[in-house]
Amino acid sequence: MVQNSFSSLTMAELVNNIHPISAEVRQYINRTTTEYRLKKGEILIAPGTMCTRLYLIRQGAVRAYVKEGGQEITIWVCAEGELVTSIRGFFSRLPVTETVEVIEDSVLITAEYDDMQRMYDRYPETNIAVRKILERYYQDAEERAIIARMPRAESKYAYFVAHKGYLLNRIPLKYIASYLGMTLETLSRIRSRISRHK
Amino acid sequence: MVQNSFSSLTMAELVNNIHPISAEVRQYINRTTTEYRLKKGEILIAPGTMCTRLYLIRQGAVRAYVKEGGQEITIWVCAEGELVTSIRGFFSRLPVTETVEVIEDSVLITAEYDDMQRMYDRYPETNIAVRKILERYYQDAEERAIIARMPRAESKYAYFVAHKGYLLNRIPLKYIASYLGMTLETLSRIRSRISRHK
DNA sequence: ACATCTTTTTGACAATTGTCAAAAAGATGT
DNA sequence: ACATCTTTTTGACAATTGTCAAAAAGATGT
Repeated sequence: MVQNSFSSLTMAELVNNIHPISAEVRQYINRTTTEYRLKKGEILIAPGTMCTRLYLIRQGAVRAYVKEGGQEITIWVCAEGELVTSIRGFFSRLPVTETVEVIEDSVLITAEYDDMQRMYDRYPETNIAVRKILERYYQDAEERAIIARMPRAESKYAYFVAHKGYLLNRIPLKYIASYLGMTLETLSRIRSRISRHK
Repeated sequence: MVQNSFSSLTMAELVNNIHPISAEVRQYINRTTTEYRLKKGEILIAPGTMCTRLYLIRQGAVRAYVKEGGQEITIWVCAEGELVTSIRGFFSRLPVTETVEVIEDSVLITAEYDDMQRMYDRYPETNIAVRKILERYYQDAEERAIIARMPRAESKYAYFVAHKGYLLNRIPLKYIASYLGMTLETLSRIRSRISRHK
């Protein structure tokens, strides 16, 4: 068995980086989180189910989409180092409406909702850390709301290249197109137009 | 002078409703927040400035927009009972890129960033309350990202009516159109098509 | 009640993007 | 190296939405 070659964090390390926590809390987090491996194409969270877990991507990539009129609308795409879940399902405790799918072979670390609640109770300082994490993710969600409202397909793509360019040579264009609210063909034409014009 | 006829909350009451806080914290919040009145059309937060305040809308309505290629893209619209700020500016402490504008005569309650930081330090339980508030607002931001990606103008409008219908007979259609990522003319046509077909 | 300003609707036409189909290019497993 | 499967590109055309202009409807202040 080869050692992991990736350098991404554990859940406890991620929390500690945001807001330093005691060894006891780190232990609690390490004890209550588990590693999880999924193959490309597997479904992490299915619509209609309850989502009781938050995932940290150690390796791989994940996307969320909703079905709308036969089509899939990609809401977000995330890779290593990011926390993912069904945002509405996990926090509202209502059945999930989207699908969360692993789009590369992935290694995830899982935290259970109930364990997190106990953590907030027992170790109040973790509320500080999670408040800060949510502040950051809230900003990201706002970004996603802005890019999707740009009126021209070309501006959306330009914005995507500027802000999420690292995903370009990694994830299939069909997911990028769907994330940008356009068809694969439109994205392909924009890309060829751009490469011809310089 | 007539008594306020609206029943909306103070900042301390809002926090207390999410997570019960002590009288001391309520006092701290009441002491550090101030009421603020703005006329329709006034700018609450301007691009390029630093945003150091979070606002609770007691009465009125507020929207945020970014300028993109000469056009305004409305990111959100909020009314009484909602907390608003420059989401990225306030939390990142970087200059603001959007404009936040009062679209009705409004009464706002203002909380200063630095006062909030002191509150988190002095009264750790407020981190619990704000964590929960952020969980809720994070879900809303996710909704905004989904509605904007719907491929057809008509589905966006239907979704808006279902989820934010109470804003329909209140705020100008031009802001709704902009929020839905379409022109005022397109929205007007969709509405007349719908009223004709039933 | 009237004039004025703002918001919304309607029309004609143009531009952008989507749909369907097929080909080309690239990736994967043996 | 080859066959197969997946992803991306290209073309022709249709549908949707945007643009510009003008009219209609509604709101506001005196």
